[in-house]
Amino acid sequence: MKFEPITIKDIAKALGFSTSTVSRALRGGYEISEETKRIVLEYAEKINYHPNPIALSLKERRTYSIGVVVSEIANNFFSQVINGIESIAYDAGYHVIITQSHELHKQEKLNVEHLASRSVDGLLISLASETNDVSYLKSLNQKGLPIVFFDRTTDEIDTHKVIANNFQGAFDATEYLIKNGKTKIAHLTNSPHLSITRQRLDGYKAALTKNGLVVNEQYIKYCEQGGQDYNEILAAVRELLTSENPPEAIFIASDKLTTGCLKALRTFSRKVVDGLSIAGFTNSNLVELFEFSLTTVRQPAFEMGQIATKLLIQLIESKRPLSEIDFETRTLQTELILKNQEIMA
Amino acid sequence: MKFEPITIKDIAKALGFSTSTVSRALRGGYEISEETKRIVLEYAEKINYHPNPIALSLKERRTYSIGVVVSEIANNFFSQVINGIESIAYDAGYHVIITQSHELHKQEKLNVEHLASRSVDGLLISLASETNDVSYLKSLNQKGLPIVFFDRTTDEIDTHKVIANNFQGAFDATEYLIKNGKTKIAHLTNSPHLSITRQRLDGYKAALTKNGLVVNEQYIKYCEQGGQDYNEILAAVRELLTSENPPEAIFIASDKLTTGCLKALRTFSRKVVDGLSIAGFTNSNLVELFEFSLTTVRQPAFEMGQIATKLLIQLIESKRPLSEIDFETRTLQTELILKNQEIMA
DNA sequence: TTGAAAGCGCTAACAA
DNA sequence: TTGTTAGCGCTTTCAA
Repeated sequence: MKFEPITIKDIAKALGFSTSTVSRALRGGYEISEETKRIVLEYAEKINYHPNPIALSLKERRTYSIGVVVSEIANNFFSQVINGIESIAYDAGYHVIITQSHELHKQEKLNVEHLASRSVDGLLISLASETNDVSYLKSLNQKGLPIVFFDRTTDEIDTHKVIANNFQGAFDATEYLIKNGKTKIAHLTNSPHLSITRQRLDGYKAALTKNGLVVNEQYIKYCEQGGQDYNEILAAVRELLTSENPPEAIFIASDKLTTGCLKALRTFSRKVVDGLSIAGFTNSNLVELFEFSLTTVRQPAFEMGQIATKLLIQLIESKRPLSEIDFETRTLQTELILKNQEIMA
Repeated sequence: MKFEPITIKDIAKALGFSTSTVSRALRGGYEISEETKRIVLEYAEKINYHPNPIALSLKERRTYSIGVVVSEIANNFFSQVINGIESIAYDAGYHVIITQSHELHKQEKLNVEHLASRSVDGLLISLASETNDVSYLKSLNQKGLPIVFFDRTTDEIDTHKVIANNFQGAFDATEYLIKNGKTKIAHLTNSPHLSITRQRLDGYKAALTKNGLVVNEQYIKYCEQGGQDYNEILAAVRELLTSENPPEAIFIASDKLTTGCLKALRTFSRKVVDGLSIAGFTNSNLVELFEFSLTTVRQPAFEMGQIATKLLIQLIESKRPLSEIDFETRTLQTELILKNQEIMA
């Protein structure tokens, strides 16, 4: 029982023109008399005509929509990125279709293939924790689907990428902990095949090394599921804090892990937790309300979404085939937000 | 530079059949020889054929997608609802298109009209704070677009609705504050034209009245923008706490207002805030990390999304016109989660 | 059992 | 300047 929308044919019939005349009047409108044009436009306005975008898509082989794949919209980082994406896309006349992978490779692939089959004009994606096979993306990309990666990227596909300066962000946070007197600094991080994991790990290690500390592999804990399963985080934190040589600080590589770690800390006695310093990547806007004061690395999420979208639209609207484009990786600076009572040494 | 997907025509040409034969082989498949069917299916499988959903949509006048409008995906309540929606929709073969109104009426209308023109098969919507004119929705609904409201509904459109028991949730929270010895209880709430605002306000008032307390209109503060603008919340909280007769407790009607209020409280001295009790609606999963301990009313958000989606799909797939359907309003129970150190009297 | 042709709504090449 | 026609990919009468 769907309603019958008004079509160009209805207008043509009502006005005694052919459909093509109406079509021409409605769009560009050169090679058409001002008079006819006026009549058609007025009538279209009056009966509230809107072209059927599905028919347009079929004809033009494009949809003016872009697909987005993130792991979780509930994650403030991603919701901020999405706001950035929307801010650009809508102004450029594109619609945004948001999907979630929930950190699962299978779900991610399903989403991407659905989006591609629905003929989105391009794709913005941050890979799931679980993903280490991007061949399906590569093949879509080679077939001509424009893709821009943000946040979690891959080296295997040559296209535009927008990331935070993960190395520097991690470096700064770690060095900050060191400057505040910590020498035993653990690192709680995401799945090892994510780009952000490697970059942040490198920053962490570099800060230790530069400050004459040794990297202790026992202190590095990976969460394969990116913290989707809280127990994974709890286990990691427990291993750290109950070891013979527990760390004095933890540097955490992502949003969900950071809040998950704080939750885990609540299961320990004050004695264990007191004196422990936490620094972590997070874009949560509720950090200031937390009981546990921590230092955070904040990514310019909104801006990241904006830039990725601009780059994608540029690709979509470019006349040149993807293979001829010089791709770039934009790196945005992170911001270190200090725990209230401490200072940057 | 878009890639050329495989069409039914390619298969027909390759196999020497007509397109209609191929089409028949691919779907239903009665009135076609087993042999031909096998050949076609095998070939289609081999070259990885997928029907073009756009063409299908044009033909069938439906898209197997449902549109969702919420105020903010960053809000945990809404992201949980969306997860519930997806869990049902995907299994039923529908795709979900998420949009945000950011509490703005104009944006909401734009989104809805975009979704409708893109021919979503149905709409799930929670109204923006700013919205009090739903005539555009009514007209779409009358033209045959199935709509299911959740959370923030309207009386002006007769269709399925799924809401929490807002009255009871508010009643319970308020009574809990009373049982813990508070008599001066303020209410911080959303825009007055939202359904949830009225329902929660009624619950609040009923609890006061039942317990022999009088309703003090000075204690009721509305935030027209639903807390999108933090200053709005700050101003309201300030008015309450700096009045001659400040409240001993505040019952807060929504997620964003609850966290916003907690932020506002941090601008006051300990003396002012100490002893103040807060109870509020929120589905944030970070409450347990907050410094300020509060009692929360939690809505079954995931379930709400699931039920709303089931009802919507039922409407979409029903053969009867919308006008002949008996609509229902499902009310789900909320959960009162007590602040740690207190008990339910 | 299969094919030819029309049609979903629109645009554009070609004619008039 | 306007109309006719074909075609985007698919399904579905109607003929064969």
